[in-house]
Amino acid sequence: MNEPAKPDYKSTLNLPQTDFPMKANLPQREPEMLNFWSDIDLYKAIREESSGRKKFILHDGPPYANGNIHVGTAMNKILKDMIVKYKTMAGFDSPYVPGWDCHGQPIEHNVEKQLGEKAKTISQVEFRKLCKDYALSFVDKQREQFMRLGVSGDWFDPYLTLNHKYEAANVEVFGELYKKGLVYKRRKPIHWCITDQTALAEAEIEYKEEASPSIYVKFPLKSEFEPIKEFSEPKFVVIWTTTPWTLPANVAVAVHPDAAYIAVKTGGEILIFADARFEEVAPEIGISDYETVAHFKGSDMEYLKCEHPLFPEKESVVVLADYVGLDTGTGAVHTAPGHGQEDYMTGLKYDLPAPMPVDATGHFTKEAGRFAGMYIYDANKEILDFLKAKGLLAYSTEITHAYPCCWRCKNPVIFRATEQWFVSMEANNLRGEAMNSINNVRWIPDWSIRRITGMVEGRPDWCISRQRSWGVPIPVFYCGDCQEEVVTDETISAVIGLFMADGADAWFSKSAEEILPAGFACPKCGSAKLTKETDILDVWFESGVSHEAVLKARPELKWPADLYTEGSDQHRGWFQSSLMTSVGVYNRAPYDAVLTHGFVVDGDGRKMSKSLGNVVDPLDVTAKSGADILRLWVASSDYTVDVGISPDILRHVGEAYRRIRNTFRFMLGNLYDFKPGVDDVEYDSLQELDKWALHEMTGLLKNVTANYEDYRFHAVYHTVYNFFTNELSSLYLDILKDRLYASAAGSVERRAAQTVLFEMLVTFTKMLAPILAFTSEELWSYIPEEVRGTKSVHLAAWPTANENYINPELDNTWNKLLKIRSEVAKALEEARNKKEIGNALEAEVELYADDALREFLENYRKVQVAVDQNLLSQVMIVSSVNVYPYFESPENVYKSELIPNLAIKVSPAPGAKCERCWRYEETVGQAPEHPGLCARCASVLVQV
RNA sequence: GGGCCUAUAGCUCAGUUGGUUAGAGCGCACCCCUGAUAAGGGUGAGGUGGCUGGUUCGACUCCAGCUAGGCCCA
Repeated sequence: MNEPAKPDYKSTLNLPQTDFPMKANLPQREPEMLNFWSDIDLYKAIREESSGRKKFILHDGPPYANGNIHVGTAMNKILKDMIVKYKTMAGFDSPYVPGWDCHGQPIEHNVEKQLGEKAKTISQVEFRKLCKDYALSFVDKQREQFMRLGVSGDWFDPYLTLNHKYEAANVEVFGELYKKGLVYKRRKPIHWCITDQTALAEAEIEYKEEASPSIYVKFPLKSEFEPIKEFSEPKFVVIWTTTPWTLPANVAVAVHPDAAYIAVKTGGEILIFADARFEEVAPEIGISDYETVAHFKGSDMEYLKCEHPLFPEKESVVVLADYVGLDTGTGAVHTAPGHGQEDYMTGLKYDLPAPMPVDATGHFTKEAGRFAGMYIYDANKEILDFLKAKGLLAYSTEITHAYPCCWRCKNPVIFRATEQWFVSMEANNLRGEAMNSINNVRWIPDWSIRRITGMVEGRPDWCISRQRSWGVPIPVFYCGDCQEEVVTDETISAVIGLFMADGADAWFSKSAEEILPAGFACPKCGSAKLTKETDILDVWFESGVSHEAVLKARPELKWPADLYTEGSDQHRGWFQSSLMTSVGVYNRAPYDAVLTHGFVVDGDGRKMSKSLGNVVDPLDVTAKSGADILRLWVASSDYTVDVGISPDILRHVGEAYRRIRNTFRFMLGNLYDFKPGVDDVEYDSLQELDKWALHEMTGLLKNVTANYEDYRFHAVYHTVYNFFTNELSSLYLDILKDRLYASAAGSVERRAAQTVLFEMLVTFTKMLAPILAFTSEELWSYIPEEVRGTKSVHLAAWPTANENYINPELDNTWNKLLKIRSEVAKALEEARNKKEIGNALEAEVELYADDALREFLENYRKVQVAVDQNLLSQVMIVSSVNVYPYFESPENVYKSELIPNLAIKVSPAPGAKCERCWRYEETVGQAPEHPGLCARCASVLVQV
């Protein structure tokens, strides 16, 4: 009743064995890897290993030390890391010093918020201490977060813009620019809160609906104006404003250059305003009986002179401005460069003065003449009354509109021109020199140069001063007696010395006398009474001097850098501020190349926002899926344009990752008994298929290397991934299974396959190391240490292409062979659908072809790759293949559409199924001791 | 409103100087295998190339406009 036990042939096979798990479990495994890197001090080990090599310096742009990292900063750092890791493997010494931007208004703002009311009572020095603590706490957080992404760098000795030496570098650069005459002072309007008496940044402004007067004022025209010169009546330009109190600062009337204007004769006078506004304006100013006496364009009025309505002795000039709107008002706009951003720009264009008759508390100064001393909002009524009395007020009403208010006291803010520091774009031809420098830089992608060029061409002078506390002071002194500004080599070096020793904080705790050398006196008047500038530097100036503070200061780095890599917004930001400070001082760019990337958007190409609910958090992805998934996402995307990320996209990346991982796992599993250096089969003894595989791999390596060189990581990803899928998984590895599993363990044919697999394992592990930082390291640990040579894959050298593997002839013939293979697959599928076969090994294939092709196939059919097995059946993974002339092809067989005169007949394979290798062979049963086996398998067991 | 940029199958990407039925992989559907097994193999179905004009014998590829989206300004 018991059947004889079937021999357990499965145990005689060489099935894959490996501890390399199929499931990556990256969230748990990656931190272990991080510990490993920290244990061996990988960054230091890489430095030692690459010491003395040619340097490649990617200079890090400092992220802001505020909040957690987001997916954009994550992508930026991963990109940089892939570059640095590749360059390191490729034979460069590529130290990476990360940095942080630690000063600035947002940090100050947050600290103020935390302090609440206390903020007003605390000293500047104490306040700065709190800001520092705040910034450093986020440096710690972000450092940990970046490290978690697998980014390697000098994390525990980064550059911080609040380091003493860094702060001193600002002074050095400022001093140089000053000496070259590039720095000057000029009034510029800024948001000013008259309640808190402080300057406000854009982020500190809230917009609220506020009621304002809306008035039309008649500006008496003084100039003769061609279209209406025949009229002797008094002529007026009717202007519109919502801030009567800014009229004392009026210097101009702006009209739109392309708009149509009219002169209307009414009630014994001639009024000028925009034609398009007539219908609304006429009833407002009470025009009933009128005559339009002239039509002209706004541009015709340029440079006409008007009398100032409040101060007849002053003039107001007509200027042109695109921003003048024709939806409201009169089409002529009161312009006071001291009281508005647009007015200011217009003022610059026309070289107008920017009077500022309002003090910090919102009261008129004596510059405001009869209004001096009045509070500006009280003055509104006085000014209106005055205009009315003079007959110059054409209309007055009230409107509500969004008006900027202070974030803290909620009161309306004003625009108020104050003295600001600028870097001139024209002095010393800075703009021109910057343009020249731009042309000597490699910009990637190439449209990047258009963007930076356009911006440098059109930018105004750089305002580098801020009325804030948390930053680097502008190192300027003033004479207490003659008011002269004092900047000399002596003062600059005194401040540098001060900052080096005690940091910029000392500027706030020490007096000018304590800072300057003993006996220092004003160079102009000899006074010893000196005061300090209270403004600080724009943070863009600070980060812009990193080339000085970091590249020049650190011996392991070099100036200029080989590469800057940031998002495309930095064309206005860091790329430019770095360029200006560098060209200003050294007359060349601080970088040889600039690589810019797009922004991260959601799956629909929209920007991420909390309200859209489409925000992807890199920490989340890392915690749930692993940093290598995020890294693979970066690698898979074309970052030269905006990059999409969504749960759906990440799922796809995760699937790709699994495919890559499993392919590696298959290689490892089949190498469990392979001793590299001992079991290797020399190239000449490899099978043709193996040689083809090495040929393909080598071509791929060259391709991938070129793409890494060009930073085209998505091309690397797609190339490698397609190779894993097409050439390896579905072809080479699938074919190899019979040889690996069923051949004798130590046979040449099996060792040959293993030789190739091992070479592939090592090559691909290295090839992917810059991208899959963690997984490649995990793979590395499965390669015998004596063979891999280095503790970490990130210490390994980039693989070199072995020219001996290149074999164009094989390439040719195998392309043909594989085309036929895919035709056979179609024929097999037909048979499978007809239930004639299941597994392809159940099939016998008959190929019918003409002359040349038949001969080609027949030659391959004659190649014996094993007992009972020829190369054709091996490649097709069927049990038997025969070749016949095309004219013999039977009816109703598969006819190739792609290859002319090729017919394929599929039928059940003759013989019986070998219990061990599952191939159908007529030799099954011939070996008396193994009646269930084919000749090949029987012979293998005999050897064992 | 201005400058720069993007728009090829559900997803990620290819498409050489404009030239025959626009490709790949994934995903999907169906099938096979169960000795890579929460794996592996095969076949197949998916695209009015954002839209509208124009140049040309012929345009995804050149030009203009529009739409949608991104960055930076105003």
